[in-house]
Amino acid sequence: MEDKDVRVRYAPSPTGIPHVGNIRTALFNWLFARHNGGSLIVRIEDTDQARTQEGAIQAILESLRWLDIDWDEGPEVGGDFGPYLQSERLDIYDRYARKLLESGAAYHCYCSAERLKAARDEQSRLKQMPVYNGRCRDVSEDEAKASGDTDIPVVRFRVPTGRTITFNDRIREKVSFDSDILGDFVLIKTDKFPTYHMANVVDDHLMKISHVLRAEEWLSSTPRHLLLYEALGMIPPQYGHLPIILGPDRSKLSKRHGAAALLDYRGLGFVPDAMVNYLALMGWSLDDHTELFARNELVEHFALERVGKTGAIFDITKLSWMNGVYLRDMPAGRFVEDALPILESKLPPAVPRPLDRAYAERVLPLLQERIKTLEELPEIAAFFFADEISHDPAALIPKKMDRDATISALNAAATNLDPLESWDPDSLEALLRPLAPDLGIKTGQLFGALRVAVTGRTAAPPLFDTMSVLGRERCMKRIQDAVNLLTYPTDAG
RNA sequence: GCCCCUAUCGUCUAGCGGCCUAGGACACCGCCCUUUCAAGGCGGAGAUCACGGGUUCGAAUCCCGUUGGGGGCACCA
Repeated sequence: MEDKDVRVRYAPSPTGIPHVGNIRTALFNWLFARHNGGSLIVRIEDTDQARTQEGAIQAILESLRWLDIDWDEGPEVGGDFGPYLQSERLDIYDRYARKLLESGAAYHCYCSAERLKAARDEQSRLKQMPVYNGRCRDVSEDEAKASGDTDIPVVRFRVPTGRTITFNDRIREKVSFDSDILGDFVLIKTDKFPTYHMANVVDDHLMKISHVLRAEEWLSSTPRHLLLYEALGMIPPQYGHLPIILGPDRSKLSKRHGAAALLDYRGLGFVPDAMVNYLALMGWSLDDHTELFARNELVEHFALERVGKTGAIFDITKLSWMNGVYLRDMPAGRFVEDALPILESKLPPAVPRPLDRAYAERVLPLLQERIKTLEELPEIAAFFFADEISHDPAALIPKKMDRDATISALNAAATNLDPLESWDPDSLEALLRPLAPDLGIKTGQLFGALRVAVTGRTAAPPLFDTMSVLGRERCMKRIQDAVNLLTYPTDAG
């Protein structure tokens, strides 16, 4: 299917930090826009004065920026169809509400919130559909006002009865609803702000939106929107309802599932390209085997036809794997840029700052292919930067060796190492590899003891590279410390 | 309660009537490589295609029903 003159929008409400699912919707809109050479509009739906949160808009834009999702119209960039904050468009909605009032497609309702709440409770008690019971629907304005219990009316849409609304969803194909279950919904609230339904329809029309790609939770309000377009004499956009992202328990992903805000993942050491790649695969796929996509490949291949219908559980394990792939494929220079700030802030306070950049540039390549997230870095890099490391005597002694044998092996290594002229990996290996058979032990045993002596860990990057980067002084001191520890064990140890 | 959507390995998914004794990936388990850890290579286990009826020479693929899951039913979006 050809899609021409594509104008899509990402229309979040600034009620908090955007979640993964929310940004996935933004990503799909972006991919669709870029694939078709269209535009992405960002529109802030701040029509709920009570729930609007300070800083939320910044968090939204920051999330988009982190993933490098750029928008053609909206906050900060402007555009020909602004303003892009709904709270600045109140007069526009008012104008359309009047139109509907005049044509009889809408009416004033003088029922108070309390009364409606009571009615709803009663309805659900009787196991009925909790919709507006239409008290003000079929009486004159004066009668409604007279029998009402509030002076400030809301504007309600008069939903036609006995209609079947059918539409062709781009993802779900044919969907239909019976208008009788809809209930007359509110268009303009008592505070003069529009509801989502009203603002959404008016703005999508005015902003010439061609496709509405939104989460599945909106599917059942689509008939309302279609009816509104009809009453306004406007042509509706095409709709596509995206599958929802779920938590491990299969309910909509939310805070109680742990990291749910997109930006949480930045803090957890994920890189944006991996995040974009993974998110694209939440509900979309190209074929039966490709899953690593560069951004431009995503744009090139993205198609609504290949978006799935079922909710997808967000699997951080697979995301981690993918992040590891991106980290390993990253040019060393980029990796250093990404890694340095984390090291700078998360290494123990005892490590002097700022870090020695040249030294870090030698350390980081040894670590790059050993982590899945940047957050793992400080922990495995610590021994490179710390002056003092602690040894676990038990770990120091290799399998099938005893304490004395370990001490002599370490001493022998130190003695041989001492006169070594150049402290590079090849020289170190040339010297140490033959030493094991001389001592009557296996290379694995010698190297193992040295590794723990020099790094304090049983798992570390390749020994000779590690020793070379650490430098002669640190290595010799740590070997000596290990020998001392084994020779004079402390009671506490 | 009502409405809508949906249903393939634990998870993400391929499959759009015969290429399927169901393919890939993550995770898991072995083996190889190897000084450890990673990475990589090879192999394994893992889905009676939710269930029951149809349609058809033939169904994971089409239709109906059941069940499960999700979403919605506000002066929230």
